[in-house]
Amino acid sequence: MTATRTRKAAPEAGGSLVDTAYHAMRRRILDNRWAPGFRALEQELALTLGMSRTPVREALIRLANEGLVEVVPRHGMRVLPVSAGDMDEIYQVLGSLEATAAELVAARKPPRAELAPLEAASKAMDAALARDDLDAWAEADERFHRHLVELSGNRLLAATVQNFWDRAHRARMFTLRLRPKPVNSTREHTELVRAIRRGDAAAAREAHRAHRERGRRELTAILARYRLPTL
Amino acid sequence: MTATRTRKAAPEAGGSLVDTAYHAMRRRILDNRWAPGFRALEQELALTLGMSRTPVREALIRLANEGLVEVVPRHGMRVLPVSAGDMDEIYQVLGSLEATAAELVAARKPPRAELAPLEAASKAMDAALARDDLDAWAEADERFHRHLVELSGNRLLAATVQNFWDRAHRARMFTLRLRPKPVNSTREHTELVRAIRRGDAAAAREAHRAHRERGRRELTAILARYRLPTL
DNA sequence: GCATGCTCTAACGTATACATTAAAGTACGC
DNA sequence: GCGTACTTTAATGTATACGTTAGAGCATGC
Repeated sequence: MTATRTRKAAPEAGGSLVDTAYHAMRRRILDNRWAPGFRALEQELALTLGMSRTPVREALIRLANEGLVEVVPRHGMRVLPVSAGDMDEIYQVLGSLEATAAELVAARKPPRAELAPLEAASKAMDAALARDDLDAWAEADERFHRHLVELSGNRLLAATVQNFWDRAHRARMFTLRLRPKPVNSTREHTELVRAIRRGDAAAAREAHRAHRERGRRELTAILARYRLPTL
Repeated sequence: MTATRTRKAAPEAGGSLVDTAYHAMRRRILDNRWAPGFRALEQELALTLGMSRTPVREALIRLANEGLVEVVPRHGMRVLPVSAGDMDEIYQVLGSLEATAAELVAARKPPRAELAPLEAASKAMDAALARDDLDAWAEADERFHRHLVELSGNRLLAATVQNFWDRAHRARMFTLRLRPKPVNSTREHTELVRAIRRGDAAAAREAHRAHRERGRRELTAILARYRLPTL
């Protein structure tokens, strides 16, 4: 898992301690090793990461800007929980931007070869589902959506979507096993790809909108059902 | 101008030097006193702002995250120019999110009173246009759009839009006097408000989409006409 | 028992110190 | 005169020092 990124010994450092701290903390948060609500003082973090407070502080600023943590003056940082309401907001934004991305991709009419990653991701989702491997399924699903926004050709849009996707990641993983098997998603993805291939921008937008709308409804239902106010 | 914010002597500081530095630098950039391409070393900035490098660095991280500046290891910070391509990307994202906001507002069917700020802003735009006061017009226009996204009820969306709006601000102000008088904008705004009042979400989305699309085309045309690669 | 005000600790915000290292300048050989 | 390797400089990244102050704990009075 997350294999494509690893390069050397240090998984994804930019050489600087700030980057090391940023990536290390981000990873722990996304992997839920630092659960929502987790608190730690700057000094503790520095100790944990084997550096001084300075780079830790700078990394925390980035994480705070990205909405993953909150820094409260006397209580250190706190991993932000994501409430049901937050998820709703995130899904609205994601839905809007990804639908636009789908539209843009279709309008660009990219050559078949460029769409290969999308098709590969779709296939991987199918295969994972057949094996009942939900983690692999989720990984492939994320890959599909990441490629989609990247194919839009709008780097700003892609980066923005990625950020919001990160915020929703934990909640998605958590509810992965609570919701009905995602048998529809694959079909919807296929449909979306078909619309893109036809160069039918409106259909692509609509396909994505419907896809996300269903996803949002399912998630909301689960959050309500299990009374999960925050994740 | 920017009257509502001022509170004490320091216009908009949060008490901390980091906040002071952040707001001071952001203001200079948005006001174009630090033009695109402007460079400065951390030490110079610290001197200018009357503080040490530490708070300056932390403020710079925020500004860099927001896409207003770039920090190059040996050459200090640099105010990022916005290329025509960047503007295109920004407008695509803004268009997507604001259209969604319009749709959300309409779907909420808010009471008349809540729409008052929108109508007031529209009126102010008309009045400014009648006086040929383009700055006041632009200010009212920004107010209209800000209120619109705030009325969506989605705080995340509102914050995101505001950020992108900031990035585009300079270019908008620059082209303000190069483009035809914005006589259509007001009419389009009015139409949008009408759709919202009717609670017609689809019409609201479409009205906004058309509005933005025209704006994007006009801007692109100007950038091409005057060969303005960056702003 | 509970509220109020005081003391004291320690976390933070900021300043400063310092080692590292990229970049500019310089001398040298050809 | 031109390219190359060395020296020097200075901007940064990081660590550390330090004053300030929020907040916890405690004593006191009701």
